[in-house]
Amino acid sequence: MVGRERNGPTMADVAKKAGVALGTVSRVINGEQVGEAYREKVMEAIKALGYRYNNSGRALRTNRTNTIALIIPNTINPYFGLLAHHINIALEKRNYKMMLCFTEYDRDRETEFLQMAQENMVDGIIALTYNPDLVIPESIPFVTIDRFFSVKVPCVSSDNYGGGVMAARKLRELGCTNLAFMRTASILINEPSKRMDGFAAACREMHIPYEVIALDEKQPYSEFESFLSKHFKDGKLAFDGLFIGTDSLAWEIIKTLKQMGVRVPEDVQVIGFDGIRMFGDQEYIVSTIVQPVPALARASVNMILSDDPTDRPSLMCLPVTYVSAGTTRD
Amino acid sequence: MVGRERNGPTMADVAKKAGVALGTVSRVINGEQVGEAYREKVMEAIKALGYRYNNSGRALRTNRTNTIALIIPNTINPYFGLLAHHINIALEKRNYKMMLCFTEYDRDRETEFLQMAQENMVDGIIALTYNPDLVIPESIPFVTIDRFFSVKVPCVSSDNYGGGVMAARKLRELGCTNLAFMRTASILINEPSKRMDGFAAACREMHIPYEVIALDEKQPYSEFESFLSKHFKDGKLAFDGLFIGTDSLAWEIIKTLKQMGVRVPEDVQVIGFDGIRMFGDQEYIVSTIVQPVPALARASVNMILSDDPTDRPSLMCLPVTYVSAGTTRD
DNA sequence: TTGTATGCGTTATCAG
DNA sequence: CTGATAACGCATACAA
Repeated sequence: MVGRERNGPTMADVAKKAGVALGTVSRVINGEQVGEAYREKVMEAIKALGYRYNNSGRALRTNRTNTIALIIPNTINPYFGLLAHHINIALEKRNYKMMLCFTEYDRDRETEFLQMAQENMVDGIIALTYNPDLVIPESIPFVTIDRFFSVKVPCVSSDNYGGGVMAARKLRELGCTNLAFMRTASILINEPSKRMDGFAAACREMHIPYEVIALDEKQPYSEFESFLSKHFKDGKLAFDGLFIGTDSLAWEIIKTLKQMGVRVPEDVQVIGFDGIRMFGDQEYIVSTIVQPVPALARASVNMILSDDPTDRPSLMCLPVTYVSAGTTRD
Repeated sequence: MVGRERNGPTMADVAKKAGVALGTVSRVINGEQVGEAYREKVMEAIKALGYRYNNSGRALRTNRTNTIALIIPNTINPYFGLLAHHINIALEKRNYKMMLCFTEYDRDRETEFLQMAQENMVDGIIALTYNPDLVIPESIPFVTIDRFFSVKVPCVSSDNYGGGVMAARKLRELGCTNLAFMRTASILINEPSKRMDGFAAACREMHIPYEVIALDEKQPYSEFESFLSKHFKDGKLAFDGLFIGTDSLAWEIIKTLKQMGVRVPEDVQVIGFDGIRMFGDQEYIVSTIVQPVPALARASVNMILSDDPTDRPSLMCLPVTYVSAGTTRD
């Protein structure tokens, strides 16, 4: 069912019909200076023939495809879905198309996609990846999200550190005196790990005691349960405030707390990170630090499309916001 | 920052370096029959030069891009995110790339994308759209999801009718004696509207009374509230079972019911449609009829890539399943 | 089996 | 301002 024989009229046909030169047709189509009489003749011929522009020819000639590749784990996780959406919108505003590659956290796939993107002459690559060994192609504009590679590879990210500080201060402000931070993460140096750093720094600054549990990818969720029950005595949890690495994990932790008989937010207040909403646009799921996804998307797109090297900082952090949604007492 | 001058080595360079003809290089790369000695020389030259394949040339020559366009409202709604993901995976298995277009339900954008997809010589279009006036291009393989255009345009869909029947029977089986169906929808003839048809038919068959409220896009949510309070007397809802067009709406309705003091599932059991999970992979949000998204994705992809016209039925309905998740008493 | 040569549709250079 | 013409990188028909 794949159509391989769509031979519509070409610019040459239009030129012949209009009685002008091929180059003139090209100029009309690209909006360059052309005498009005010529322009009209060409437009008429285009309509008469039902001419349709063919990008393959242009791509071959110019080495530009007006396409950016987005490499992302999936669009099932709502955060990634949101990000993909806003990046697509931002690209489209600048007249670029998006080629989407889902890695499913598979390292081989990531390198494969990089290869493929280059074969397809994309004009740039935006990647959110967790592969530590990924070799970034030098020959093609590259922007990463949330992940540091080297100072030569621009990275766009939320202000994760600032978000961590914000969470600690907010919990303090809401009366908490004994905090904990919980997360799962890879061992990679990436931006999200700064959530913890900011949180810890703020706790120290405010002289609030805090504990940290950070699981790596291989440890099971039950480690969190052990952690919580270790700090659970006489029907009471040792913490009155939790800052959790992602909304998704926060949601799971809250389920566990409920099973333990710990009430949220009465006994313990919980703040997550990301800003996930129910069905993408309904209410927030937990009180959380919201990532500025549309701004992240715009920033990555501006960066990858800019010709100006000063638009290529090694790291750009965008401000987060706090939102209350039932798991805190505000 | 957009790279327009990446002039790497071409097949001609490889040929010269290997001391063979250009055509031979092409044949090696495309895996055609080539003498072993030649193949080795070519492979060596490719490595030595760091040659990278350029798809623009091939696209121009063959009119094939190995790219399929997916037109979809967004990836914020979790159902669409899931669908996009599985379609991408299915395409990738067949060595196809995906160009993604988000319509945001905007009709002008839909027609624009159709135009753009053709300019970019995509090999086919898979579309989930709500535009009644959309003109399907004849010259390019086209498959729709959930939406009937004409018998000439193949449509892939869940068995919405069967799902409606299934919901009614399940509610009956769970002891309900007074049902209602609620949804919002466009006036379009589309597959999801058959959810209601199946539900109503099953109710009649079982001689169960049922009410229906179907809002169009312009009516506010408050119409649902009025409907519910109209059927609410002496602290009791007239219905003991609700079938709701989507999980998303079901979620909202349940919030409203809680505000009214109606308990779910004790006072009224609720079944949604779609099969949305928390964060895409955690628990189901409501008891629901689950759409077979991976199968839908595979079917659309098979259809659009098949050369065999018998793989192009006008409608293909895939079986749904029921899952219980706390809003029913099973 | 391998080499040669042509053309896909476009842009861009250069003359007029 | 417009016309003619040469690439761009590749696949393929045809010749050897």
